Amino acid sequence: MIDLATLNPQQRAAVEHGEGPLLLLAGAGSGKTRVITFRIAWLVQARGVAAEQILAVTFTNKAAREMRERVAELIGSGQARKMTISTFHALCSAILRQHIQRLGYRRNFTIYDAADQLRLVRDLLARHDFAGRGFAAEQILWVISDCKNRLLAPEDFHPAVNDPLQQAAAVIYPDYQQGLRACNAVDFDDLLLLTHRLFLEHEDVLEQCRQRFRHILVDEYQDTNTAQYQLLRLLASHGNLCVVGDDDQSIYGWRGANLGNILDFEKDFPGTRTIRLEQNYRSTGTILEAANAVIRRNSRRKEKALWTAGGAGEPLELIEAPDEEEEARLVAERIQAERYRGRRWREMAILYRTNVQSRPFEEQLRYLDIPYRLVGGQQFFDRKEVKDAVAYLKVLYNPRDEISLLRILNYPRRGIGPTSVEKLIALCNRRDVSLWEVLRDPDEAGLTDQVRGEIALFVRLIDTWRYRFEQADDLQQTVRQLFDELGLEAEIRRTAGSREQGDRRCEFLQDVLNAVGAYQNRETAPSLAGFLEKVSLLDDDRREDEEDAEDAVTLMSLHSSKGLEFPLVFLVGMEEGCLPHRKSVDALEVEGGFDPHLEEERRLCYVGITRAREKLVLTRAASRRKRGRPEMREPSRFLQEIPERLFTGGAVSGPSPEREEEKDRRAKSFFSDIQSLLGD
DNA sequence: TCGTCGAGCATTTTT
DNA sequence: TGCTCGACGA
Repeated sequence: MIDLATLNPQQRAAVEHGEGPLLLLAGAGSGKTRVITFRIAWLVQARGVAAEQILAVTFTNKAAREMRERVAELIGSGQARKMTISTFHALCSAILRQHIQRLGYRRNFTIYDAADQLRLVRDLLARHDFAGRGFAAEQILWVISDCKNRLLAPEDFHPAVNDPLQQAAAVIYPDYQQGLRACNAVDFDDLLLLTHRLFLEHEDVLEQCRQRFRHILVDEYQDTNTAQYQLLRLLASHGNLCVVGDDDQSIYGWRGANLGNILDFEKDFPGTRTIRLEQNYRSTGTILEAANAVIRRNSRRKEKALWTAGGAGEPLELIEAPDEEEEARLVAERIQAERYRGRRWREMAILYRTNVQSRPFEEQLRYLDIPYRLVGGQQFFDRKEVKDAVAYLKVLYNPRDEISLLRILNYPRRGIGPTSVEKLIALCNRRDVSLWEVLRDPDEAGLTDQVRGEIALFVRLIDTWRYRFEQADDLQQTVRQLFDELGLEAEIRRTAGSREQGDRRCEFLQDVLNAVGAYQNRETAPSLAGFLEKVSLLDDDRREDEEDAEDAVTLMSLHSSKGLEFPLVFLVGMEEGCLPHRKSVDALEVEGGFDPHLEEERRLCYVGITRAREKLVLTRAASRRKRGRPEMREPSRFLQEIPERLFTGGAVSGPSPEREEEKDRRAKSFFSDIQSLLGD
C-alpha cells in the first residue's frame, strides 16, 4: 500500500484529487515525478481504476521507462505493465499501426528521421528547380514541421506573401507529403498530425481510445505543442486529465511547444483544480535564490517562488577563463580535486548550451583520465554505418521505403551507379509505380545487362531475407547472418582510412547487433517490426542498466538535462551569444521589451541552475573559437542577474586586480605548457 | 563506375 | 573547425 504520509499537503491533495481536470504547477525539484507515480498508484488502489485505463504521457522514452519502473515499485510490475506509459510519439505510432489504413497508408509504414526527410526535400528542391535559389532544405523542413505542429495540412497552409522561404515551402510541402505517402512513410510530426486526422475523420477510433483511457496524465505539459494539445482535448473529453508542468521550464518553443497550453489550461478546461508545488527538496537555499533571481525577470509566467526548508549551503562559484580550452582545463581540474575530496564522478555534471561545446571538455577529461559519459542526443542512430545497416532492415520491412532502398541499392557497391538509378527513377515516374516494383521488372529502363543482372540478384536477396525474417525465431541471430552475408564489415574496412578507423566503425555495426539483442531480451514477442519501431522513435535502451551503475562524470546539453539532478553542476559557457544563444539575441527587442526567444533562453538557464543540489559552479570564457576563429565574449546577462553576494568572495563581476593577476598567471603557464610541448 | 581531392559552407536545442 | 558536395581523373 502506498504511504501518503510521506507527502506534503499540496502533494497529497494532488495525489488524492478525484475526477475532473487537474493542473499541477510543479516547480523544479518539487517532487513532481513522485506525485504523478503516487497518483497513478492511488487511482488504481484507492479508486479501483483498472490499470488498462490509465494513460501517462511523458516527453522522453527514458522518462517513460522510469515512470513505469517507479509505478511498478509502488503497485507491482504486473499492474504497471497493463498501463500505457509512453511518449506522445510512441502512443500515436501505436494507434496508427492499428488504424492507419483508414488514411490510405499501409500498416507497415516507416518513420523517417531527419536525414531521410532531408534527402526527400533535397530531391524535391532539385526537381522544382529551386536548387541554387538559396533555400536550404533544412529551412524548408523547418517550415513544414512548424505547419504540422500547428496541424496545418498542405492545403491549409497560407504562406506570407512577402516571405520567399514560406513561399518555397508552400510549393514543396504538398509534394513532400505526397512523396512520404508513396514511400509508405511518415515523419515525426505526421505521427501526431495523422493521429489527429484519424480521430477527426473516424469517430469510432476516437471513441475506442476514449473508452480505453479513462484517466490521462501528462508530464512536462509546458512543452506540448498545438497538435499534442488538440489530441488531448479530443481524448480527454471525459475531463479526467491531470497535467503536470512548470511554465518556467518550457524550453522547446523552437519545436512548436506552446507555452499558452499551460498558461491557459484553466480556461480551456473549465472546473480545473490548480495546485502549486513550490517547496523544493533538491537544492540549497543559495542555488534556489540564484534561480529565482534569474527567472523573475521573465514577464510571461505564472508567479511562483521556490523555497526550501534546508539551509543556504555553499556559495556559488564563478570561473572565468581566457578561452574555452582553459575553461575546460579548469573545470576538469576542479572535478579531479572534488574527487580527491571524496565526491563520486557520477555526482558531477557539465551542462552546456550547444553540443559542440562538449569537445574541449572531453579532451581535458580524457587527458586527466577522468571517466565521463556523453549524453548526446541521437548520434548513434545517425552514424553512417548504423544507418546503412538499419536501412536493410527497413527495406525488408517496408520495400516501398524508397529513401532506404536507394541507400542500400549500391551498398555494398554492386555496380548500380547514379546513372542507372536515374534511369530507374525515370521509369518509376513513367509508370507511376514504386521503385521496388520497377526493380522487379526493370526491362524498360534501358540498363546494361550487367546492371540488370545485379538488380535481379539484389531483388532475390531482399526476397530471400524477407522470408527468413518471417520465419526467424532468433532475431539477433538472423540480423547477424544478414550482415555477414552482405559483407558489411568488409565494406566498412575497405572504405575506412586506417585500420583503427575500420575497427571503430565496425564496432558501430556490433552496436546495432547489441541493440537488437537488448530489444530482444526486454520484449516478450520480439519482431523486426518492433525493433524498427524502437529505432525510429529513438528509443535506445542499450546497456542502460549498466550505464546507470557506471561511475562517470556526465556531459550533456541543457535541454537533455531537464528532469535530472546532480550534487555538483558546472554550468559552462555563461556568455552572451552562447547562453543566451546568439540566434535568440539576434531576433531581439520585439514587442515592448518582451522577447519570447530571450525568455526561453532564460528558462534554459533556470533549468541549468536548478539541476544542482549542493553546489553550482558557473564558468565563462573571455574568448571562444568559432569556425576556427577566436571571438571575444561578454559575460552572459544572466550572470549579472544573479546577486553578487551569492558567490564566493562576494564581488565577482568586473575585473579585479587579483583576477587579472590570476589570468596572467594562467596565460603564462599556458604558454610554458605550449613551449614544453613544442620543445619535445 | 569509383575514388580522391579541394573548395566552400555551416553551426541550437530533440521526439 | 570539420564536414558535404561537386569536379575530375583512372
